[in-house]
Amino acid sequence: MADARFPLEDYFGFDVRPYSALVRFEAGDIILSEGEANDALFFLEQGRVKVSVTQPNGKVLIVSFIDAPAFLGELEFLGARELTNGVTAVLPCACWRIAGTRCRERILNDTTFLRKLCVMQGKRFVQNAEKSAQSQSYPLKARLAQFILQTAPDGVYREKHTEAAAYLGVTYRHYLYVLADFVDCGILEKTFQGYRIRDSEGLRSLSGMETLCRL
Amino acid sequence: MADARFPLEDYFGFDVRPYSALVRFEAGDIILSEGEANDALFFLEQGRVKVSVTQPNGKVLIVSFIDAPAFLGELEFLGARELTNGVTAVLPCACWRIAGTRCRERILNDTTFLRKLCVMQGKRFVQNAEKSAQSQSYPLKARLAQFILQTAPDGVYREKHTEAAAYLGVTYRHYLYVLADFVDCGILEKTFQGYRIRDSEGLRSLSGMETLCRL
DNA sequence: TGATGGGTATGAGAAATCTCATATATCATG
DNA sequence: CATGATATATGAGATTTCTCATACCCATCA
Repeated sequence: MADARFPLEDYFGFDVRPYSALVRFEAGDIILSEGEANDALFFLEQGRVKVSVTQPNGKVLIVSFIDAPAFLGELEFLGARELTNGVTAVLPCACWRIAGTRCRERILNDTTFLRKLCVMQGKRFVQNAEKSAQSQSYPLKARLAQFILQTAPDGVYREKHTEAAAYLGVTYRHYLYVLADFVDCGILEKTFQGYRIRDSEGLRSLSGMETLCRL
Repeated sequence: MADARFPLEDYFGFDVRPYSALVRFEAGDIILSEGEANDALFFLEQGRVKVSVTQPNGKVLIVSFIDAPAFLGELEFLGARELTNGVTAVLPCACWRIAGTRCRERILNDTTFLRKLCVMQGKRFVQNAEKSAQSQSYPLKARLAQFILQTAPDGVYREKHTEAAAYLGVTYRHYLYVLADFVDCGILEKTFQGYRIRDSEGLRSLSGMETLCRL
């Protein structure tokens, strides 16, 4: 798997290898703690992360999921924001940490990097807008099925129900109702450490709304 | 109103005045026709625009609304996309058109511009994500009230019902049902050329969900 | 002139979702 | 150990939203 090509090569106009360190995370690991002052730039080469933020009232809110390849912490690096959101690995992640102290100026003047970042952010925006627009029209049954597949790659769903319900934009009550449906259908099985996926095929078809699992 | 400062000054590292032309649009005017190959970069200095796209099935879909100040057509300009979406003025707009043919290279290597754009796109993304996340939890009555205020600054609501319903993520049927409610409440009045707003205060309070207008 | 299709409009019943109430379990903390 | 805060869990009834069915109006087009 060790490429001859350096994976960051395409994203910068100069050699960032001297300033970069590869960090690996397992699913569930915390990549960035919320509220830290962060001066490094991260590049997610492989994996998927979850971004979350704590609201004034203390509730934790899931903001979005981001798939590789993507930059993380770019707004802070550009000086457009002070504190980072919380970032957690959902899948095993390979992540490059580029220290800001030693090449910040150079990066901020690297047109290759800046153009790449503009394009990636623009596409992320368009993609996200389209996705959230279309997803809002599906009933929770479909959205939850998709959410479970996305957040439980190892076959066990462990998200906090309160946070998941808030992210999906529905009541906690209703969320639990649909989740219980999945258990009754035999799609999920409740265990001591989470909900085990027994029928991922069923989840997939539900998330596409082809078949129904009428109780 | 004629400033001494050139409004694009802060967004570029060189003088773009020679390449820029100010264009004004009235509410309803088409700024960019969909599907055109576009090589210019636009900067929206004042106003609000609506972005829409035609789907494969022929239906027109409202993608998003964008408020000044913002760049338009930046993805095409960066070469990340071929064809533009349709862009229509919602409010009277002041828009700078920067011809690509004569300074494209220079702009693509202007770190001031690129950094500005990265920051603006990043913020747009975060803002949009937060907004769509929270708005999805309000019932249509609130979202429609907000939508009407946003799209009918002159006091007359003229959006196509099919498109509006799709944008708001609800059925056409339900959309009409709630719209009829507003008319019954005396908030809107149906005229030959659209729905006239009779009680914008009522719309505002509905969009914030303070008061209810029980039928 | 008679189709045909899209936007508009309305009704009735079903399904999805919310609100409110209540109960248990868990966990940190004094 | 007691206490309060938070997550989990379930029930019942109200409200929102969807599906399906049916019209009407007004273009365009053969």
